[in-house]
Amino acid sequence: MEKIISRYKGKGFKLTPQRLAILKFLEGNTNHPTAEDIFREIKKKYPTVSFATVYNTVEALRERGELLEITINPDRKHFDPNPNPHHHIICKVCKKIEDIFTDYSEALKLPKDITDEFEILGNHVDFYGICKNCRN
Amino acid sequence: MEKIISRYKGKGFKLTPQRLAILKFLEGNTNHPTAEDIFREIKKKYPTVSFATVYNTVEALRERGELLEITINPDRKHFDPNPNPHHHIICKVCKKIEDIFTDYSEALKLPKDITDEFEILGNHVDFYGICKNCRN
DNA sequence: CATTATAATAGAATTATTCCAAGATGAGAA
DNA sequence: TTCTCATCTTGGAATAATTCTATTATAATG
Ligand SMILES: [Mn+2]
Ligand SMILES: [Mn+2]
Ligand SMILES: [Zn+2]
Ligand SMILES: [Zn+2]
Repeated sequence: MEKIISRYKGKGFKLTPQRLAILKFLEGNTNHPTAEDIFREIKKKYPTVSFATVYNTVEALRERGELLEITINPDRKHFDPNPNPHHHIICKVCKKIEDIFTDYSEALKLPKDITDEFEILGNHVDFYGICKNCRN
Repeated sequence: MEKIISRYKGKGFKLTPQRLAILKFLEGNTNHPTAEDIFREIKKKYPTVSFATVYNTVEALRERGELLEITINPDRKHFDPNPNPHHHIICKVCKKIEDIFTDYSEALKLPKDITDEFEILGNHVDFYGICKNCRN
């Protein structure tokens, strides 16, 4: 918790109680929560919190490279407090998202016509599957 | 055009004029249009067409494996009439999406803990970059 | 041509996300 | 410690994307 605070102190990032609750919820969270997941959790302690605060905070974190926006689920955005490059697999049935930490960067080379046109900034692999639970 | 018709005839897929216009617009289209792109185009010829028809049609095509839903852009869905496995790169500025036909399947192996839990159905690589146009 | 299952339509509903104006407050300065 | 102000929070409205529903229309089939 002090770790969290010291990471944001004096970086032009105002630490409010709501934000601390969001940071605490995200810290080490590998569930890839949606805005609603975050909202529901923070509401327990701060019943008046608004969606705007949730979106404002994740956007502030994203801008600072502290959080990723995950697009693997066509229905809604998920957020990932682990900003290190990694990949994901989603269960097509229950939409659970899990991390894949394999490094594919060596293999993910692009053809010349693409590298000629694009300055490459990054990549992300989406895997699709059905989890054990959902196969029953 | 006859090709399109024969592909859907007698497959429980009713070929209406609006659907034919959508199919014709999608045929060979590599622009990854959004629902609105499709709507706007079909409206030219069928001014009364509704968004529901566009969504119904792309959903019917998706169910039949004739079309892919692309999630690379967090803002909106894009559709791809090329259902063959391939990948995409998006320009972070103008959101243009281009195809990547490199086959990475050999390299995209998953760790055992994942293959133990998930039955794998497929994968897709998102590349992010900035296109030539947007660098000026 | 008649029947029928399926599609098209308008518009409302839903859902996700963003915007806005007003009041509140954390953080650094004094 | 208190003051000041930039930044944040909030509710609610606005926007945008997508889905749903009831009604009407029509493509496919025989
Ligand atoms: Mn992750
Ligand atoms: Mn494509
Ligand atoms: Zn599942
Ligand atoms: Zn561009």
